[in-house]
Amino acid sequence: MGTPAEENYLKAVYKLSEKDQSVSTNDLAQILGTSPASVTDMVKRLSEKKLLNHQPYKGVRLTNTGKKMALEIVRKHRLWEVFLAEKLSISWDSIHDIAEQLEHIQAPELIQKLDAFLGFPRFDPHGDPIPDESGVLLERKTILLGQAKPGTHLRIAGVLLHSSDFLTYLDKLNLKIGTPLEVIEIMPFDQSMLLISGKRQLTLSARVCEHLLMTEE
Amino acid sequence: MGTPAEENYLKAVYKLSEKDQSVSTNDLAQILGTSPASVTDMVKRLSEKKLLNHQPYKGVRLTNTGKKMALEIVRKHRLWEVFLAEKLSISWDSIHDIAEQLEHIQAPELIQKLDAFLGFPRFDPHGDPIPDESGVLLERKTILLGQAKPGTHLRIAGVLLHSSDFLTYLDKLNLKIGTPLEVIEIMPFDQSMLLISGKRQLTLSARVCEHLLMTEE
DNA sequence: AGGATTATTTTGATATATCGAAAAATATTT
DNA sequence: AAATATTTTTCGATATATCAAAATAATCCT
Repeated sequence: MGTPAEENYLKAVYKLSEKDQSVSTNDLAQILGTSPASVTDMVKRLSEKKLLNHQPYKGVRLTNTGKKMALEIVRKHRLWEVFLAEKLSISWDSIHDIAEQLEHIQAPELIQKLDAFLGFPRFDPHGDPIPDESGVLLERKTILLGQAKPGTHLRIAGVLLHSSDFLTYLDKLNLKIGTPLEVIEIMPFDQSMLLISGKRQLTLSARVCEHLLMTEE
Repeated sequence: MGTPAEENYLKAVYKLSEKDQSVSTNDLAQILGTSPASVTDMVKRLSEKKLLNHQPYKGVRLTNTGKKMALEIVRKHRLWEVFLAEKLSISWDSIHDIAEQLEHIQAPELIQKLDAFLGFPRFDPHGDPIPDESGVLLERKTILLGQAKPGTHLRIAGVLLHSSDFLTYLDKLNLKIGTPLEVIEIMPFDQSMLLISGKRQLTLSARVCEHLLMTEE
């Protein structure tokens, strides 16, 4: 539908829209790694194409068409991430960058077939939901591990931080989506958690616990 | 390494180099679907990058670096074709266009892992050889079905024509890479061939036989 | 050999995507 | 409310990739 650059802008607006209703030029420039001037230029183009509503000096918002396109790109990105992680065994912290490229491939049949090949996954390897063909996202009740009480049985559902350092750390500890964790004790000293995963005992710092999304068993 | 446009030019030069040593501006324009003026422009760029040797008004030739890059792109294209056909069951005549996009993804780890996932295939679904990581192509002794004599036992190794009509026709007849064929008789009337594949008898027109590459059993 | 034909390059122009610097609008501070 | 700071837009410029039309070189033909 659009160029890779256009698609990246739509995706960025979509991502920032989750926090604020209206998205600022500066914030877009920041997460896209471009200059505010470039953002203004592209925003103008996308507004002319009716994918964004732009009120000069105020901010931008996705139109319905724009949101639909953004969700399609998110869908492609997350499906490719599942493929890279599950089928090709590419490490957790590498898959994002590769999916950034793959998400721009234009071939509806490819995505349909890929979806089927992967068994119609609902969540990507980071635990983020994968929009279906009409752009609908499945909701789940999740809590942060940091907010769980001793005695609760949980499973890792996703991460709130996508930094390479964090993901590599989780890899090393062999913590993945679906890994079961039981909260044993919270250390008063530094709020770190004592946990049991299967037969293995481990502790996680408060900083780690704040970024792990869990589902209750 | 280069932009998708640059990569397409290198691939086109590589493809045309198989027929003639030196490749003409006009021929490049034709298979790339662009104008001769555009070709001259791009050829200049690629010559400055030492990927092509260009003698104005004479033609172009790949340098060693250029050939290496071309082979990498061909490798990626053909590996993706195997994936699309074997894993996603996408039809023979659709895979080429999708692979045209996928071949430009820049991620060495992805290609290594994909190669392993596919079981290190040596030939793509059209029977064309897949260059290895150092750009080496496996050679096979193949003959055209049209040149085979009655009594010979053969297997389909590839096609010499990649047109959608032709590939769809083969699909309909359930003829694939690896399908065994025994030549029974060549009809003097129109050179069409009477064949046996397993238990099934079939005839193929001379035109079809001229485009089927076979290996001897 | 020389005129005609064909192929190729040059020239000037367009569209995308980008940015630095300057100008304009908005927000904040005193 | 005026001065200051921040954000956003406009303006001019650059790089890629493209092409039509004009100019130029090579080749073909008689």
